[in-house]
Amino acid sequence: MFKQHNKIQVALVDDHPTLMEGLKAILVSNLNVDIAGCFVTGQDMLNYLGLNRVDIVLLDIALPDINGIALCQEIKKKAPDTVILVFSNHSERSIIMQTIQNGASGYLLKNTSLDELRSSIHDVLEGKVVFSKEVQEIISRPSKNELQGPPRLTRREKQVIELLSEGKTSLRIAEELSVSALTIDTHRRNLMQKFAVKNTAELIKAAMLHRLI
Amino acid sequence: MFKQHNKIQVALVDDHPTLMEGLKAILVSNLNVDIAGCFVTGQDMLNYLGLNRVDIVLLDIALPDINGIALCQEIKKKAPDTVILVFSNHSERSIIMQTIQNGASGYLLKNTSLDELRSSIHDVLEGKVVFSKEVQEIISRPSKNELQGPPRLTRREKQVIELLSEGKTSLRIAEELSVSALTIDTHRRNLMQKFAVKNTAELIKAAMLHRLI
DNA sequence: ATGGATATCCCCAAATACCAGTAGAAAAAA
DNA sequence: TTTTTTCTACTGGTATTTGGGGATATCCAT
Repeated sequence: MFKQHNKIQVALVDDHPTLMEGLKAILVSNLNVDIAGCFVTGQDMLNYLGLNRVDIVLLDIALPDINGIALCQEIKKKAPDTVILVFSNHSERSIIMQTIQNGASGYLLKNTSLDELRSSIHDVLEGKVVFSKEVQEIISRPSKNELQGPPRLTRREKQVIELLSEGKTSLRIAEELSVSALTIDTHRRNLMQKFAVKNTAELIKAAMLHRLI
Repeated sequence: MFKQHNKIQVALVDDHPTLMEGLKAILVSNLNVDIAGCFVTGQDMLNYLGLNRVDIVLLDIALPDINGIALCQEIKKKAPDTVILVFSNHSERSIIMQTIQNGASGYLLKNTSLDELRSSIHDVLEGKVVFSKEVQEIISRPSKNELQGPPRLTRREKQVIELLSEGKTSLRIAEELSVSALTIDTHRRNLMQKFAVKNTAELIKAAMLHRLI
């Protein structure tokens, strides 16, 4: 009733004009959609999103102003119903995971076939979560690095790092675990060695990246 | 040549015997597969996996010995080609994301329809990544909680916290940003106030929880 | 233009963390 | 039951952070 456009409203965000032209052409000629807007920066896109309906955003990870992952977050914050389909060259697993983490409904590599592109757009609009073939492989094959990444921590070390992350000092932790503060110091040193980091800040970061906290 | 079984080898891991029976029945009557084994504990499953070929594992998140997320990791470490399909009651977004993070190729809720179950198994075996309808919705709709909440940081503060998380000291950061170390100290104090934390460890943790790093 | 937030700089003292090495006892794994 | 790992504790340092104060200049918005 209040909709001004019956067609699906698509927004593109990418800083490659040529590629964007191609996308545009493919979209209008193959799917019954409106190109609501093409944006080079994330900010432009967000501004537009504040005022207009957008059903689906096709976006690149590499943008001039903010990175695509943060942009996903912003988009979902502003318009939870807008579907995000990432269209990018980045094939690193962690990047893929992060975009999904932040609300993207799909991830395609830029070398995706036209067929795949068409069907993906169709599918995400129906609420599906889609990945292009290559991306599926990447997801299914976590690298050795990502799997073996977290150093094996002993029970004690896990306790210590947990308490550390709660902002407690060695002394407090020592009291809590009823051991000497010197012992806690040793645990900390061992932890830092295992993670190959220089101080607690980095240690906590590493541990969280590996989801050990 | 060395394969003793031509049929797809399926392993089930779950601590609900009844449900497992049902699964078994559905699988053998609908798909041309062998039930290689049914396991109640993750350890049993891993032991079996060390000695036998398993093409696909259907697994629950809640297990008596280890949690399903860690098990995904172990499975992928031991047998990268074994496909993991999670079949669980847990509908929390973070759990879903973590299983995928750790190598699962799909996630179904236990109330999934038989059709969906059949087609999902079929699809993951072809290398696809599949989610049941409900799961897709969960993925596409990150909770407010996950998106919102972080204190507003100034540009400088973001820089500082970023560098802090890389294990740099105030002095180093000061050099890098060409300001006095005292300034950095102030930023740190302000950051800690904003996050209402006591020290750097907790600060990094909080910042990471809010995905500011 | 007056407040508010930001960014910068300063001092001091106590608390805490970090570095490097060693080593015995307890627990777990082979 | 060996062997290995983990937990524990110590010495003796240096470096860094933290918490308590303040202060000035700029930019931004009401």
